[in-house]
Amino acid sequence: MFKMAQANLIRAKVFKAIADPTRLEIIEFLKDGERCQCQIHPELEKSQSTISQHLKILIDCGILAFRRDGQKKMYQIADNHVLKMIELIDEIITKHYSQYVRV
Amino acid sequence: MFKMAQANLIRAKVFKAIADPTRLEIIEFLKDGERCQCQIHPELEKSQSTISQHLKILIDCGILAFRRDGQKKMYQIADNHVLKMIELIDEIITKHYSQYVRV
DNA sequence: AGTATATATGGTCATATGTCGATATTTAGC
DNA sequence: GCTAAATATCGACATATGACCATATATACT
Repeated sequence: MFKMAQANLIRAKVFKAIADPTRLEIIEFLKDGERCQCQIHPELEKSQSTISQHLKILIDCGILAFRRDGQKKMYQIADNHVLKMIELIDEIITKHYSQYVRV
Repeated sequence: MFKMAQANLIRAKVFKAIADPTRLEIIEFLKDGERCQCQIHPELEKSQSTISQHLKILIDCGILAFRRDGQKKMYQIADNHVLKMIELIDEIITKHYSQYVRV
């Protein structure tokens, strides 16, 4: 019971990392391949510091990874599991919300 | 672009619904079969009102469902996709956090 | 070393979230 | 209709979160 509650704390942390519109947009944007922060923040029309902090959150829980490339850091999706999760969410949404909103 | 941002708002809402330790415990508890609220809140050691609100959040986004049974409402997992998502999260965690915490 | 570009961090703010106790509502059975 | 049990809602509170601006740090190039 304690161990299970412990596991759910970590699970919640990783789910929370995904559960933000801006971070979902970052993930979507990186589906096409690795990008640097200076490409991401103009695309998403958010400040550089905002994107920096979102990237940190996604990296800290293993969803994104980066490699240094000169002055830049190139970010990419570390684990395709996150894309499968988005597909599953979309199926839940399609079943439950389809009467209200087109997805 | 606008349509995509719109989709990510809804996605974020459903991810957020899952992204809470108490709600993950509820989902885990319901894996064994349907339960009423009066069974759930003592098990999780949270107040009745707290569990009531968590159940509402999970139902509103299609993760749980219920049927009335006399004075009780029996809650169950509406869509097994959520269990698959938890499996995927656990695999991400195992890969990324295994050096820190045993899951 | 000095400058320019890319990224990270500190401080601040408004809003969202999780929790509870108290109370209201719903339902079943008398 | 009244009472008891189950669930829902209201109001309050502390904490978490997402956003920004300003500034600091890191890297590459001359």
